[in-house]
Amino acid sequence: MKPVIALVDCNNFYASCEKLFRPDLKHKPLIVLSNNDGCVVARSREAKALGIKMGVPVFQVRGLIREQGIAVFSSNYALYADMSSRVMGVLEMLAPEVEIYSIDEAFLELTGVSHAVNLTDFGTQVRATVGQWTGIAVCVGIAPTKTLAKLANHAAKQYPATRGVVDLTDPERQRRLMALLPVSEVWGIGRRLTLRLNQLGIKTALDLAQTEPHWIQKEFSIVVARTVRELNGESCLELESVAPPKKQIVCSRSFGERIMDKHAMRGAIGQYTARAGEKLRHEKQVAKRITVFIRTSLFNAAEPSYGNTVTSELLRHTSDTRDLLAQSHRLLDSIWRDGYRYAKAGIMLSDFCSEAQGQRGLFDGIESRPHSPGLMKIIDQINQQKRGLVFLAGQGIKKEWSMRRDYLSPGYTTHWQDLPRVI
DNA sequence: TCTGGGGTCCTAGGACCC
DNA sequence: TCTGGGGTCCTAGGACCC
Repeated sequence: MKPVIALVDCNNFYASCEKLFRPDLKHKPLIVLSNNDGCVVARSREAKALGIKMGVPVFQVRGLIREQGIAVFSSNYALYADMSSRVMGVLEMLAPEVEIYSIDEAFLELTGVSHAVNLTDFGTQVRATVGQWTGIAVCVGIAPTKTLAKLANHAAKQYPATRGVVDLTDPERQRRLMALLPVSEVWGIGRRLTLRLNQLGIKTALDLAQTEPHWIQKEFSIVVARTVRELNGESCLELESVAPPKKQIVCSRSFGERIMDKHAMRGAIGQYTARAGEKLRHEKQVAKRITVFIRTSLFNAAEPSYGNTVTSELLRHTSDTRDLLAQSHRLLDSIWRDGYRYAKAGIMLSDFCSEAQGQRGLFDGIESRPHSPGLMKIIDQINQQKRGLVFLAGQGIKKEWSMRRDYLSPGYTTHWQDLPRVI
């Protein structure tokens, strides 16, 4: 049976979520900013038409925002995560197998489905159902491999005549589309690879598809060779409906205001450490390595710059915030330098194993903290209801460095007091 | 003045061993 | 005086993704 995969991708996801609860902005240009209100990370159709580019620093488009009356929102992650799980829930009802690929995209397994229904009709049905049940518009690309499904989805987004659904199972249709698309539109081909491929005369997706995979592997890597095979309809990337366990957890932020005081930095590092520990316990894993980094701004050449990263092994695998916090503060002490205006800091946990293996303390004989799992569980339970309600003293109390979110919308779907009102 | 955050995979090169 | 080569493991860094 020939494999068939669909890629369902939400249109301008963050911007669409904001518009859902602001019908007054329905046809208005709207943008969503990154954490700390730094860059533009999502744009409504109207904002794209005004020439606002993805990733542009917001201060560079202040003028345009004012002139055009563009609505601006800070990232409201609670809202997007909740809307995402609603969309994914609908998809899971419609397809036998679903891989949630990112907050706004999922691959659906459709192998065999094509015998029962017309694939374009199926895509249209997915679009209509998600739209009706969640209010979010999606596009659907259907093809024999993930890479081709990505291209099909791109076409569905780009060409309105497709009505948001492209069935790219026909090889001749694949060739016609690939001949139109620059190689940079292919999934897995980023800026650097585009440059090198172009130098070799490979300009379109079709040019890439027509290269020799062995030669590509020699010149580039096995990753690009796989992409070539996928473009030719040979499936190399499996659908992963069960998420594999994480291998690292990162928690990092830019500061709302520069940090110069070590005590404030200890608070920030403490905060990120606690959050990382919470994520780790949620994964039911324990970590052995911890990394701390701090740095000044990357963009201000005028002021003295400094950045440093340090990694160390914990005495044993752990997910106890107290262990993680003690170590991250020691690491901070080792790289902290007075006299700089720090812009960003973060911590990373890695070298994981499952809780069950870690807690036996196989190799060291060092006693774990008393009451560790019970205490952490209670802290997590309380904080699940309201983040940051209970915390360790090492996480700091004053949050003068916390990120800027000047344009935050209400938690419409996640907080009772923020429920939208109809007047 | 103001430029995000969180991931994955692969490769090259060094350390170490026999 | 002569000073190999292959294998494995680990890490840092690059490239990509959303």
